[in-house]
Amino acid sequence: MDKKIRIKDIARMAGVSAGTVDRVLHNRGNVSDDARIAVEKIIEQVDYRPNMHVSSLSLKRRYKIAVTTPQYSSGAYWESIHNGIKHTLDEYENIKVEYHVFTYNQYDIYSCREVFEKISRFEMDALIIGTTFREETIKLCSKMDERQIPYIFVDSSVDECKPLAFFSADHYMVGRLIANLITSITPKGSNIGLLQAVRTGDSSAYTTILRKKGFTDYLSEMKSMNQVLKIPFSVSQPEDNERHLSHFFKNHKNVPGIVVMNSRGSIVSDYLYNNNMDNVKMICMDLTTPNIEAVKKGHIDLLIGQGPEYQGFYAMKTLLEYLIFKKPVTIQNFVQLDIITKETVDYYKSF
Amino acid sequence: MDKKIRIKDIARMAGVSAGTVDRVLHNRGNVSDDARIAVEKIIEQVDYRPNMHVSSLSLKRRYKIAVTTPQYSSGAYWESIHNGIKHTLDEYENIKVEYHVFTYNQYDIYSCREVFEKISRFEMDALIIGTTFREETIKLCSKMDERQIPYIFVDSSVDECKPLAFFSADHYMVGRLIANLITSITPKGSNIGLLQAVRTGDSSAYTTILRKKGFTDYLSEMKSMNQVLKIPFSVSQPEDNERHLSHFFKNHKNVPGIVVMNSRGSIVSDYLYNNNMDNVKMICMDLTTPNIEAVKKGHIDLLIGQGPEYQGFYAMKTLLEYLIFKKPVTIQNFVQLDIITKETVDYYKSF
DNA sequence: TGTATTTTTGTGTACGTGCACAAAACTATA
DNA sequence: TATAGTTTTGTGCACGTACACAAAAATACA
Repeated sequence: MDKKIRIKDIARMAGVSAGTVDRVLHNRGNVSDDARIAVEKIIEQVDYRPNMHVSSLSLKRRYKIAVTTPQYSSGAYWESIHNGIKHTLDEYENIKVEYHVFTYNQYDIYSCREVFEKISRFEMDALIIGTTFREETIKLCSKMDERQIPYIFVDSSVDECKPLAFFSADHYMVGRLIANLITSITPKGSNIGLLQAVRTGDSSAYTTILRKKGFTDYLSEMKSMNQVLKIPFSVSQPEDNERHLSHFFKNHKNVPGIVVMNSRGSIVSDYLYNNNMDNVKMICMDLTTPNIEAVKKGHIDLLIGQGPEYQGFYAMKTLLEYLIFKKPVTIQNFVQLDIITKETVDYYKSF
Repeated sequence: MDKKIRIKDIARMAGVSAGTVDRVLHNRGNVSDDARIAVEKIIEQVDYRPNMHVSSLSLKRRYKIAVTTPQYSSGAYWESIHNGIKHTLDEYENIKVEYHVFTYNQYDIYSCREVFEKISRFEMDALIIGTTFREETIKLCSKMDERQIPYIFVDSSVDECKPLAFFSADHYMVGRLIANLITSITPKGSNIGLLQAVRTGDSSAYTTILRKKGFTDYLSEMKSMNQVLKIPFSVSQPEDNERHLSHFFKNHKNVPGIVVMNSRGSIVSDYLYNNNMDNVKMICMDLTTPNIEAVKKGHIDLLIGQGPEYQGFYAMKTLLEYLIFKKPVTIQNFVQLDIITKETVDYYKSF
């Protein structure tokens, strides 16, 4: 167990005082080239890893961080992301963070524009963005670029933007995964039902496109004979869904498997249960409270988790460590995909 | 964001000095009943959570912790447990821990006895036990009980012992999970091959018994018509396995699915691949390096992980927090079960 | 060369906790 | 009441880091 290297050690090795090392580490300037080079050389050699918890202890600065996501209710997907973020603040409890939440209606583009407008003018050190509306996000980000405010994406990234980092599932791979699983648990060449949101304000479209591409690519690569049947579904008029579903199943008698690529799976599974169609296999996304219940009861067979708590946690953690400790950042961060069954759901841990 | 309560605050509230609060918190004695009660009362009221990283900073004591597991090679299951343990020491880098590893040959009971004998007399503050031989473990634990040295199990627990805690998969549920998955991905009523270790010194027998019970319970509860066919397999004579396998498949032509309840899955998957039997579905345990490779190549369909790094990490973390901060301990800790496919294996994170 | 100004460097303190040691308050005994 | 011994209490330092401020060195300018 080799001894831990401290600032004082670096100072001694470089023949300067601890204050100078500190100035180099935080590039506060007012250091002669000679001293700076000497210190940098030593830092290269030894692997100095600052004790972050002690740092934060003596940190005076306050940080102001904004977070914007769609509105969320209890037990929903976006809530988990917020929980993850709060968990970071909990861990670094002595860092003084002002944490501002901006939510908008993800089915109302005007609400999004209004909120993003507000954020554009908001005074802050950094921003975490839960992406949904694509064009609006691009606009917001270019504003942030202009103002030199770093931002991190959660849930999904937007190619046109230059975030400090993003934390999201590899949505294309999610699609492939779902295809693999549904073809594995249904007889060869089965019809597969796919829940398809009827476009409203058309929000998280890009994510869904990627997933669907993964899904169909997998099927065609495997030369599967499965037919994919779209089940229409409305977020804005939930009262219509019962009708959509019964209409679908009236026209399609032989559908042994259904996949839902958004978090609304429990709506379908509830329908199946209420209509004694337990033999239909279901794969859904996200561990929302209703989905978890459906898995426990066996109405959903497989649930795919994309670690929203993890995403929020690491987004905030990365941000703080970047702001405070200048820690280098990995831009692309694909999170783990969790496959949950009735047997494993009780042991699932978000952190 | 309500202000953090410090020792100094408690002292002020209780009308004593910080030193007295410290003595109460660590029950170091030499405190009058009056003062003790006053302090305890305040501690009840406010929820004081010590800043552990600062504590460890000013901690003078050294701790001596022993770990015993079977011998392990690179990329193997037990190595991951050790990695998890090391990760804790990494996180609490300023706690002075002497960390002693005792490994034995898990297929040689005499080796185990010899090592446990040594541990029985070893001077230490706590012990982490990776359980395999049952009777030997019970004996070792009773010795530890006598010496009042706390111990924590990883991988699996032993009912007869009184550990401070254990971190393990719910092995019965692992069995049920595997049964669910294999019956889901094979046609109804298929024959299922089950790799069966021919008894050597008979080591991790109990774990396997639990898993098998879960497996068969599930099948009978589901009134499945699947026949379970045992495939013999030898750990001590690996050169025999090729023969075992070809013998098995000569006698059983129709086996669309095989499950392996230990970490040796890649042995079977390699055989299947080499003999052009790719259509046989495989479910195996543990993310060992060869198993991961087999999943990536598609030779293993589903891999079940029991978070060995997590087990090791939390075992050590729990121990340190118990020893140093008297943190209350949850005895029973069942870890998350991870289901890994070709699509998710690259995104799997141990921590 | 001397003084003012700027740049560079070093020192000291705070943060929250553990622990050693000194100080104070009791208790026992003559 | 005085003295010695014991228990209880308070104080101060260390840990590693950030940051303010003082000190020193370098530079500019008369």
